[in-house]
Amino acid sequence: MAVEKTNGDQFPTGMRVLAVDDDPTSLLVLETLLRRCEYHVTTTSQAVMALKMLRDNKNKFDLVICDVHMPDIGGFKLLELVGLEMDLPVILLSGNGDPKLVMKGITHGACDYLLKPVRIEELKNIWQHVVRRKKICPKDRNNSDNQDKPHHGGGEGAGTGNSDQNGKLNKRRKDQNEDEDEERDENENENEDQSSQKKPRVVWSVDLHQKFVAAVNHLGIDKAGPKEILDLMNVEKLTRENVASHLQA
DNA sequence: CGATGAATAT
DNA sequence: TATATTCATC
Repeated sequence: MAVEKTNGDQFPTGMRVLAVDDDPTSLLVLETLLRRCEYHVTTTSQAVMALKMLRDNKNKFDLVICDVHMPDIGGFKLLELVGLEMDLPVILLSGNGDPKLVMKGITHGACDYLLKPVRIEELKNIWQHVVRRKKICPKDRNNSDNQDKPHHGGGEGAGTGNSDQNGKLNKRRKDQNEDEDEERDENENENEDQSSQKKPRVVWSVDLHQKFVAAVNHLGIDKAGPKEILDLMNVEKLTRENVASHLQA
């Protein structure tokens, strides 16, 4: 009697995935989809918790999938730390397909960048990242590369960007410029800051806003201009344009 | 030439 | 969304 077993050696089944999303609904949806793929799913709504779990049992997960926007620590920070401390594939999620964000995610080491709403078809493929990561490391096999990208026929028109980090990417542009130094090099900054925000954006705290209002009132609503407001506020590092900008809001 | 406010970009 | 930056005008 031939008892056909459902592929006992199929790896993806039971793959341990850690899903992180601050939005409970999204998280639930994600969890459901992942479970349908027969993965072993663990969920958290906080990135810090995810980090803790990952640090606690370094070998208990095969892959991390997390949202980019999160209150405690940004998805990028989590991605960075995970990539640094442990060697796990990380998949990023976000609601908008802003190419800049996608680019940032990929260059920061994400294995993939999925857009919400995530389709189960996409999740069915993510195990490939785990396999690749594991196989590349042990041996340096320079055999034929597997670069097939199965497209499942759905019939929908919307396309999703997919990228893969393989080996090292290095791009350096050498440009001989004339005597004109106006070169700005993008600098990666690693900071234990709450989101990956390294540009001291002026934050209009309540206090600052009060000063602003006070200054405007002092001058008279219709007579107040950015320059005088700025002067009356006497706040260092605050530019007239900051005030002007705030004036619009 | 610089301040200003609106439009536009990130 | 909030704030920055650019732009046309005064």
